[in-house]
Amino acid sequence: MRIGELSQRTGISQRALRYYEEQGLLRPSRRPSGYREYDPADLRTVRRIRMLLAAGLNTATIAEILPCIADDGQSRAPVCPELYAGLSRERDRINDAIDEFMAARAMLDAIIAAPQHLRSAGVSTR
Amino acid sequence: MRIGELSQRTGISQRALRYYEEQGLLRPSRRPSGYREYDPADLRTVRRIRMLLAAGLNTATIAEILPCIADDGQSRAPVCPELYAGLSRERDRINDAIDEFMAARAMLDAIIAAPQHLRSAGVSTR
DNA sequence: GTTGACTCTCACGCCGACGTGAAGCTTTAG
DNA sequence: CTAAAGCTTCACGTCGGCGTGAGAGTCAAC
Repeated sequence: MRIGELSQRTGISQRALRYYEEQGLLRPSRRPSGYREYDPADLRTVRRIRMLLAAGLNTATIAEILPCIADDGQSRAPVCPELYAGLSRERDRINDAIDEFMAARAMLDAIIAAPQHLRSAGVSTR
Repeated sequence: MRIGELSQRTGISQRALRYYEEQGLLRPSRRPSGYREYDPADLRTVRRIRMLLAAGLNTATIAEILPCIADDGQSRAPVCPELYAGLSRERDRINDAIDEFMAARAMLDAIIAAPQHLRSAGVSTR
């Protein structure tokens, strides 16, 4: 498929897809015309990229990780042993982030719930 | 206390503290000299700001929320009823973010755990 | 009075993940 | 054949939360 279709089916802008290639996250083949030709497997790759970006990893880190889960879903790569340290560091970072997010959520919950016992009338919280 | 002490006791740079004031998150009084004078309560305020920033809220949003949990911890403000919508939107956003973080973590876990059943020897995962 | 630590206000720099044209080639539809 | 999509490569712009000096005032100690 070409970039327009991949963009539509993933909801990711063409600019972003080209950016991912520039950063080494995608490696589409090229038609004689120069048009990018994407493999169906790239659909899942793009979703993985988005997941990891959403979790706060940068493109350089993702570029290191992707080969380890790469390609067709069949054979996972040998899992580049030298990456373990980085992976668990990222995992720890994510865990810390989750903790902080939950703490912040608790804070917002406290604010939202507060007036319920400060006011007389029942103010619908949602 | 002055900005240096607040900076030390919170671990936040003076630049950041001045930035928070610029964005309306802190309102220190001023000495005749122009020096900022912070209230002890600002210690907790700064920690709250950091929590919310870590949860992905921007300073503008935090500026809206802060008055609702403001000041001395005694009397919570009337909780600006018009803010409920924004608050629960932020809460939803945080929940979504947590979900995405956990999904990404699961992905990393899968990568980390993968070789254990692909390899013969026991490779220590941590 | 002078040194040194502390503070002040500009104001430009940075970084990462893109957005947004611009100018030109390719492919498809009629 | 021609118009309209769709694609290409530059290359500059953006945004938010600060970092990092620069140049100058303030304050306590000696």
